[in-house]
Amino acid sequence: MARPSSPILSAEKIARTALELVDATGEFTVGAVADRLGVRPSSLYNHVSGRDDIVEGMRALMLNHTAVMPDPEATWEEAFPRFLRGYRDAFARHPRLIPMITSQTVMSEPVMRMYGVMATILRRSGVPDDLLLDAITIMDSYVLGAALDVAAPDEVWDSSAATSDAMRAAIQAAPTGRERADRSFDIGLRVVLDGLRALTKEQIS
Amino acid sequence: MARPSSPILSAEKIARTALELVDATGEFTVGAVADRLGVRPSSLYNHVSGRDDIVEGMRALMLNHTAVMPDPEATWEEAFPRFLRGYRDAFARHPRLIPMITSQTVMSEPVMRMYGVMATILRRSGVPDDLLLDAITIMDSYVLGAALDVAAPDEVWDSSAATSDAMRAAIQAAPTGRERADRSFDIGLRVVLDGLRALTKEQIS
DNA sequence: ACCTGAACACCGTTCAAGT
DNA sequence: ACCTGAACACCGTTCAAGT
Repeated sequence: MARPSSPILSAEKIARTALELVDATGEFTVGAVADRLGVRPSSLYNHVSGRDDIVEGMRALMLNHTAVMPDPEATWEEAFPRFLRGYRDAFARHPRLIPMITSQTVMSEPVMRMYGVMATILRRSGVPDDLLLDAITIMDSYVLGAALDVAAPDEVWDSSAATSDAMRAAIQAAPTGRERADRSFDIGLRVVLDGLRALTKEQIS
Repeated sequence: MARPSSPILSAEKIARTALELVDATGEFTVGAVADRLGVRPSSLYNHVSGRDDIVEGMRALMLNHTAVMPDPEATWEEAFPRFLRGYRDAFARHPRLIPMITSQTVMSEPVMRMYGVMATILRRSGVPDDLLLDAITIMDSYVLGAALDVAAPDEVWDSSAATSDAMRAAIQAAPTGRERADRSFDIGLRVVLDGLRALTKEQIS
């Protein structure tokens, strides 16, 4: 057949197919993506520069999936809880993808814009300049770590694996699966945000 | 030569060599490890079951490198700051390894023991049972996320990439490289621990 | 028990050929 | 411009052979 009358591939279609594979199996190969698209592996190279480019495509897809950008006009209290939850949920929707995208930190334009807005809100809320980057880093670290936690298999928190009475009690008192991860994330998010708030006031007074 | 009079390989030696490669280059192949050991790739299979097993070996190596276990008899305030710092530092010593070990969460025996001790300390400090697993998860998430932050290249925090005045100010006021990551981690750790402390008292009263 | 060498299936990528 | 098919270097793994 050679060249079709209208293109059957696109960078986005490739990324979407790869993401389906990652969601379903936890991995992807160029060949498997091609198969799923009914095409030869070499065909993909007309649209993406290689495997890493496909990973970047999946990252973009995941970030676009939610409107993760905080409102630059909003106050701290309005903006961050909602925004950080959305950010984490975007990750959590594709848990198996997370390990793939943490290997290469990327300063893609949307991500840099997101950091810029975060800095603006924090500064307007009275966070001193020399704490701005710390606050952003801390939020980012927590969200990313929590996203990885979503991918953790439930057996880690199985009471038969517990190594102390306290741990057994902890597991028995907690919900399981996604509910456990969601609940812990929300509590931790409040802890982090309240703590940063308090730290800021401390610095100012 | 065939079989040598005394073995020239061992699972640990293989893991150590692989870790050297990861530290230096950010990746490793079975062949590269064999080369570095002056041996054929197939020889490694006498000591490890495969590539994944080598990754597990590196994880164990990293965790053993520091005495990360908290003292079960210590109070919250004595135990956690030191212990969590050590835990994070163990990760941070091999930043390029972190993405490799986050893909498969493992409930290795030392890790489960660590969680057990954490639960014991938290419970003795008055954390109610239904908050124990949350507290552990939150600490774990933050430490892991912060460890990934160490691996982030410095250019992410380059002021030329800033997208707002506040972000530019943030970057200019902050230290760079490892110093930046260390500083943010310490501040965030205090935030998380103080916040969990406050939450606990809230629950009790 | 432990290293070797040959052999395998698989994977990512390139590129000239075809429309 | 875009898909194909052949070809490549590389990678992880197996296994019979050798000591």
